[in-house]
Amino acid sequence: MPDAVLPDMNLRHLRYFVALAEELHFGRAAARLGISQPPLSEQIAALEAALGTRLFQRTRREVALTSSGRTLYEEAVKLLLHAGRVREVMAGARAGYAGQLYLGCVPSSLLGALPAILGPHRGRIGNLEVRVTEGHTGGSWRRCATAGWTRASSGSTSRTRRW
Amino acid sequence: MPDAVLPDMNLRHLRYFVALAEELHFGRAAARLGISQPPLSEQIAALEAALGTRLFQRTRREVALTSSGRTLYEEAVKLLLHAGRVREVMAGARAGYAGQLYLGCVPSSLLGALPAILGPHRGRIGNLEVRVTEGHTGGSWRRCATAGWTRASSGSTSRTRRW
DNA sequence: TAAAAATACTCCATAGGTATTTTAT
DNA sequence: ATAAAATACCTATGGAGTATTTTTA
Repeated sequence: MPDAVLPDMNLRHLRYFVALAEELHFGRAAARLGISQPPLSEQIAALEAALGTRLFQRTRREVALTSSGRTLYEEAVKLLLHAGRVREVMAGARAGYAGQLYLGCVPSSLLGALPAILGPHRGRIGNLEVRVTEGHTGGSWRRCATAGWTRASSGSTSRTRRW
Repeated sequence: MPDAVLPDMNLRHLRYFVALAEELHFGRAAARLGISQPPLSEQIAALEAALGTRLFQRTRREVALTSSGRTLYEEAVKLLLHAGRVREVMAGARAGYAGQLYLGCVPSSLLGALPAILGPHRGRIGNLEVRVTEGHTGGSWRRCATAGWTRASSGSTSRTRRW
């Protein structure tokens, strides 16, 4: 995975760009975005500088997309939709989260009883963060690789597991 | 096209998140990103706040992805790759740009001679911005819908056309 | 005790706002 | 003359850095 893929160009740039590309009018696009006109001019200019290409042909009469602008519009719409889907996915990932539940049990239950008890509720437990505490003494880490656990532990530490 | 799809969550957040998800160590991830550790902690916390979900399970011993974190990792990688491709596309859109060329001609040439002359060089002219000036008097707009032009104009104004 | 993440603070870059100027018809 | 974008300037937010504290094995 590349690290610094994007020196510039953020999602805001693209949102602003798409709004302007659709309105073809700085004032209206700014209003639609809930900002004033000057910052929009600046952000568009910044995006053009970042991409090294002119995106709009400005005239008093009208604002028109350049060839590069049309290309970016296609891509920007797709990318923004993609970003929107990521948000939705994450919203779903946290859906149903209602808080934390603390359970006390002997360590051996982690292998047998607990999965047996919670297993049937798999569908209602989307994201279960398990924090295992053995007594309150603080012990050493213990391997617990069976029963669907990646690892388990003792001594007030925790593991994550999707049941 | 939705306007404010992302109140928060920008590409930087995702880059930082991916780095940490792969390193599972704030210090190493920060080094890899070329920043120091505290801002990385803050940005991850900000992202978790923005998404309303815990992405990492922190312990002194190790940093581990939560279930939500694993989900986001898949999506974040895809989105960053997508963003990278957009950049590449735009880099291609401006490739070969070397400056501006001013041509003088009579208006009728726009329909006949100019396309005939420039047509063969289509491959070398990726993005041609045409600014048409009729004399220096300033005239009225004129329709010029043939010969592959979307529109043409007079009076020191301009149109864009990919030849 | 030591290693690692979080916190506190400071600084600077940047996004946004208002007012004004420039531009082109 | 006018409508619209650009520019100037100011403010505030937020990202990054250094130093320090907290945490837990």
